[in-house]
Amino acid sequence: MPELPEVETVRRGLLPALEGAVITDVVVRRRDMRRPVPEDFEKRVEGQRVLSLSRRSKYILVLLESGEQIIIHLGMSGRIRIFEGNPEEPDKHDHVEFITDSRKCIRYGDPRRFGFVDLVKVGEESIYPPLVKLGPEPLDEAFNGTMLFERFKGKTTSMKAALMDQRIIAGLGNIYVNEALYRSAILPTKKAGQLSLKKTKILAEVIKDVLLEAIEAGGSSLKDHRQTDGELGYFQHSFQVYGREGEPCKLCENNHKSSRVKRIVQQGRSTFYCSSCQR
DNA sequence: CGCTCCACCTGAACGC
DNA sequence: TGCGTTCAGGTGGAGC
Repeated sequence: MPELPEVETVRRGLLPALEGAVITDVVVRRRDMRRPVPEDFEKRVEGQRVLSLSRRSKYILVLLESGEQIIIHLGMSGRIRIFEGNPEEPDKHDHVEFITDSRKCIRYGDPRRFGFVDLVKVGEESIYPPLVKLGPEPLDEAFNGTMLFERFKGKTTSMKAALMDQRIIAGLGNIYVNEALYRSAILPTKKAGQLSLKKTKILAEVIKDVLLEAIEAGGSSLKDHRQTDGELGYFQHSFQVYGREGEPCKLCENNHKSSRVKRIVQQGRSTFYCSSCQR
């Protein structure tokens, strides 16, 4: 499912159920995810109070009183749902479950198992492989066009690949890269190292705008993404190019040029864009 | 080192 | 109905 806005939506959904709660029981039904659930996961989590929930890129971090953090990644198809009291039977892809002292049941499911649930000690984020090379958070105060321009310097790869590269900027995925490039009028095939500072500054602001709007909308629901209460996000209705191959470009329409949205494949992923508006 | 490709895994949608 | 193919919101290791 998830890029930054979907993960942030899930984090916010978890807050009322988890923050301050004690995790009384943990059930692990499958351990063989992208990274295996640690053998002693249950022992290290049961009885722990949750102090806070944070997010780094597409990872959710659940801080425990013990000084360890549960790290949750949703991969492509992961989801988390919260039930009250005795929930319905788990389905075959519900792999990890947390029960709290206020009788909440938090269920992590991931059909493709590209995601994972792991534990990391506070302070060891800097040596924890999935987090080590992550670039800046686009919604941080410090993130801006000048910073992004520096990170693009010397890159011969495409804008599309550069924005998908989590080491350059963290949290974006295929949807939001497509949408941000369209709104910035930047061609996805343009070489990242050749983008002007002026355009990079526009891009940085557009990225913030798109992510904030998407979070406001509860993320984008295509197949798997649900908010933790089961509700759909609705940012997919705001897509301008993603999944719109062949439809008229909304900017062109106004200029009476009416180009259509094109689809190409870059790095094995679909790119949607308007060859007239994006340069 | 920088970059591209491909595998990882399951299910849904589509064509025949 | 069934079967084969293609595609999917991510990541990171192999290979050039």
